[in-house]
Amino acid sequence: MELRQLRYFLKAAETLNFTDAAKQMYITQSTLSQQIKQLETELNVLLFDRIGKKVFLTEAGNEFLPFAKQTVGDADLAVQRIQDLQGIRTGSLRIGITYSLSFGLAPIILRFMKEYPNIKLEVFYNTAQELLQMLKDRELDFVLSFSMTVKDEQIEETDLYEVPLCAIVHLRHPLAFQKNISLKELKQYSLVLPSRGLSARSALNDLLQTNDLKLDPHLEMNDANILLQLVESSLYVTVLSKTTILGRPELRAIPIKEQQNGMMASVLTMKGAYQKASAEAFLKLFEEGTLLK
Amino acid sequence: MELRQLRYFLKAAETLNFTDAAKQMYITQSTLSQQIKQLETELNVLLFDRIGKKVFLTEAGNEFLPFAKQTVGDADLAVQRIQDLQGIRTGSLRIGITYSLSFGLAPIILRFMKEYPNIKLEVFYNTAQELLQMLKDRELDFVLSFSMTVKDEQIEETDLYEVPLCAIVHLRHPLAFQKNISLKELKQYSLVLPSRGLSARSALNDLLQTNDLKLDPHLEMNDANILLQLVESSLYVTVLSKTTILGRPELRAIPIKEQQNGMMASVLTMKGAYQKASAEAFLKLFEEGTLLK
DNA sequence: GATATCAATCGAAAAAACCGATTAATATGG
DNA sequence: CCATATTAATCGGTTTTTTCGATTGATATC
Repeated sequence: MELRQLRYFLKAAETLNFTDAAKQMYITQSTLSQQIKQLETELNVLLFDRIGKKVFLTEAGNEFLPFAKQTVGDADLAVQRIQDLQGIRTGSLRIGITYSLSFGLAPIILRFMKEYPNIKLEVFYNTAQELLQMLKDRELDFVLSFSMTVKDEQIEETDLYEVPLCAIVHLRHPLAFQKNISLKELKQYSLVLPSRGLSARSALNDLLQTNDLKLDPHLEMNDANILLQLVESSLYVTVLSKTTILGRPELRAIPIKEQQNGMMASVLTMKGAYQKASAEAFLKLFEEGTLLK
Repeated sequence: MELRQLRYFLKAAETLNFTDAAKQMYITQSTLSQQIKQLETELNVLLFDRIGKKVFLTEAGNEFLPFAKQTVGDADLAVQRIQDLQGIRTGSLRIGITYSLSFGLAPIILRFMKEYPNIKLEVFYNTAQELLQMLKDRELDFVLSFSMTVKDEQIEETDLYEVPLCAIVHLRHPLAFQKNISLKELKQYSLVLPSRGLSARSALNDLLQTNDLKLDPHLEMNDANILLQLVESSLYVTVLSKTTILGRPELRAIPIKEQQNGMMASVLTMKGAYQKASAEAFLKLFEEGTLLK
């Protein structure tokens, strides 16, 4: 068993198509087939079901997958560690960001790219849930999101700053200039809410649960961006973190009474995992950038 | 970079002698030299200092070492997972045990070997400190020791049962038939104590600290076995867990007054790491075996 | 039923790993 | 201080492994 074979396996498991996987690994389909077969022979188990011309992971393949990911991920980290040690500012950095924290990110990304022109930066926008899964699968170096209400053993949280949860309305909405709003009041308005899985919704749900309340949204949407567009062109009310309306002059954010503390913006990392020098550098820029606001 | 090279590197780092390392890996010294060199070329860094005919790890090599261990360890686990899945009772199991828990272990080991004749079992007796390091270096599957007073983030503890800390004396010693003994009383006797690093000593030190006391042993010894032999043939007093005197009819264990709870015998494992089926099986035997007592 | 797409297989070529012998450097011991 | 033993590096040749390109057979798709 060699790392090469594990890499081929991972790509094949991802695409479920040997021809595509081979192309992406810059080898021929023949080679990929043979290497997978060799791996299967060594493990004495089939990793893929070949039903007709389709391939699926077998149960064994599914079990093997996370271990293979872990192994390859660790190997890549080993290389990264050496590069960090040499002060070589190369490699790649994959970060996940939830929508609420994205405003003001562009200038930081630009500064980072300027200072580290040889580091390939990949930014993933997604729900906190999805990003967390990607983090666990070693597909991300860190996630910028919110402190989780349900703590995860494997995840390390580093708090950044608080972001209050607010009702978001158009500036012509009757609520627009109200100082704050209670959850009960909120119930009287037509609501469009972020779906379960978005961090703002998780925080809202917690708040509702402790206050023994329930809201009936007309719409749930797993994209905060579109949600805001909706509110911009209607009299619907949504609930998101205050920072999401930055750069949208037609919207107003009204703090929610019941919440003592806002959501805690946090850096989420895998506990005990090595943090790349480039990751540290990015976070430093991010903290500096946001502290100025 | 391939697993093969990482394995060669690990062995070379362990022996610090390419010739020996090559022998142990069943390749020639020539091959090992070449593979290490290839790895160094790929990483663009020297992993070993070749000073004369001696080799040492460079700083980079030292940094690389734990990552290489982790990677190879994960790869081995991946294979193990597949074997577990197939119910193949093969592979190897490496466990660490502190002396205090060793009594009564022999029959369990024999039963395990009988039921799993194809699993290569390696048992390491050592201090809790050493075993913990081995566990972190992925050299052990689990450690049978005591719950740590200073908790470690990476280590998972599973409690088994309590073992009281006792003063151990020969049956002709004046203390031999006393119901219990205070730490203050203990101060009046000639003491031979386990060294720092042995779990009994750690527990004792904690007890002394909370009671603001200090003991002056005549001797400190990092082997409980020899310590007991000493006490068996003298009027010295030592402090160890009660279970250590099982099978030694000439010794008596007198509980220490100040302690509310004994030391907690525990299984120590790496947090989040996969536990082999064979490891689970061994622990099951161990728990069954000790519960009967 | 023709066509396109897919994975497996085969033989040959290319690459890589490995070996044995040699060299050069340096400890060791008389 | 010199002879000897030990060590890692290097080199040429061999073996093994990986890879490729072409083909085959199976099966979706139109």
